[in-house]
Amino acid sequence: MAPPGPARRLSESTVLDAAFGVVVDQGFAALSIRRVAAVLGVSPNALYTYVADRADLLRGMVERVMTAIDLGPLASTAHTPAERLEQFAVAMRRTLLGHPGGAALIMSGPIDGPHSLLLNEALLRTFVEAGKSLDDAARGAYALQVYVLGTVMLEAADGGTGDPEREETLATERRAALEHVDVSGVPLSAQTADIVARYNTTAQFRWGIRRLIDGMLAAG
Amino acid sequence: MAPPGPARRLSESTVLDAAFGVVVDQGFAALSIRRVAAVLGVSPNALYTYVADRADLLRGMVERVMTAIDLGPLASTAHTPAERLEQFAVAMRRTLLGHPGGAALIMSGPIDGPHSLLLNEALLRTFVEAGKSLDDAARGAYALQVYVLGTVMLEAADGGTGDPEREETLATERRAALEHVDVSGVPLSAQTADIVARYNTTAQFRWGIRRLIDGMLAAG
DNA sequence: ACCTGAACACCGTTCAAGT
DNA sequence: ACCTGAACACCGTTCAAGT
Repeated sequence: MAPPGPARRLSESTVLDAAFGVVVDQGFAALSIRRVAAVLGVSPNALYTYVADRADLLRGMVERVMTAIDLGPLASTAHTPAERLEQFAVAMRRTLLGHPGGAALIMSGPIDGPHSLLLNEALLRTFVEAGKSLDDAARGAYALQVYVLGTVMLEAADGGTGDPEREETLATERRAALEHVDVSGVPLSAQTADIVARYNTTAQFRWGIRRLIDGMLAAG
Repeated sequence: MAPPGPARRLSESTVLDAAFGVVVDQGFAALSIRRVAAVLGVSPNALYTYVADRADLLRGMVERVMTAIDLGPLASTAHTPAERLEQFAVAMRRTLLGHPGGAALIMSGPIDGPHSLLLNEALLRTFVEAGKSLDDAARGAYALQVYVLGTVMLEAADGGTGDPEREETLATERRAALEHVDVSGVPLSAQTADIVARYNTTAQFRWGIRRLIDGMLAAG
């Protein structure tokens, strides 16, 4: 049995745990070096042994969020490549919206950690299995991520969390709010309020990602 | 001739001017109520006569950025609806990336100002002219914005400014950086470095938006 | 190596007071 | 109505010092 030793209280992992704890309890806006330190019962500057600075802390958090994305849907052999891409995209959106601070984190800086590379590889494989060239696969993998991340950004700004029940609540709220918008001069917008109210729903996401996927997989 | 009167030094407009001045000179990260006040030669709390709080200042700035987006491409009768949508999307991306703080601003909160409504209406018109139902037009208008804004977010995080020359510089840098990435275990990614290096270019953007548009306009 | 105390140069916002 | 002075409760980061 290894000697107990002086249990190192802190590590990059415990710092990240504490950081996500702050986000869960107080929201992403409240995330600060000082608050994380407080949670750990340590002085603020103590964290600088484990993270270079605030940006480095965020990078670590982004990588954790990316790791939470399940690549399983892309490997499922029971479905067509198009179905797999759609299922994966839906799951990725849900994971990012549901993860504490997920949306804010992906917006906080570049996404180029190790798990992003695995995600990209799995997407490439799926596009290639769909019969696309390697170049088109690479372009397609990026385009799909652009659509998912754009959606997550816009939905998060609207208060979405990926939870279907909350989605319905927000849609109802938005429908009511649209009643008070001045639509003189925008006749078409006036007639589409029911659709607009449901922009930030899984159904709208599926509609768009499916058309993007269809456009990318079309023979050519 | 109206009497000169005591020229009111401040207004919401001058505050916004000063705010964009700060962003131009010192970057979006340096934007603060106190710095804007300093530029105006006034004490920090003086701004609260013209903006409710920091979030309100950002809202005003977002609306200015949206106003900078040219809806002209959507009205051009010389092109097909698909071409008009593509041209508009390219121009919108360029404007947002080129505008001081544009990307950071669209990420800072919901986009629902008056000019967003006009933009939406012009998009709806174009989709309808392409023969789509009003419902599909509404879904399509949102999907297109999702793709543009997602692109802007990712490109801005990578340092893009919409300038084609800078685009090339960044692509070259990224190509070099990819040499040092460990690609063991990701064989497909290893073979697509040339495409990946050019993810944040107008060419890649056109590739993706065209396929999204084609998927949306396809008969069905 | 890891942590603390103290400090520096910042924030957004509020309140009371002046004109 | 519009602006100031002063204050409050925060930030990230650095430096010197202790163990």
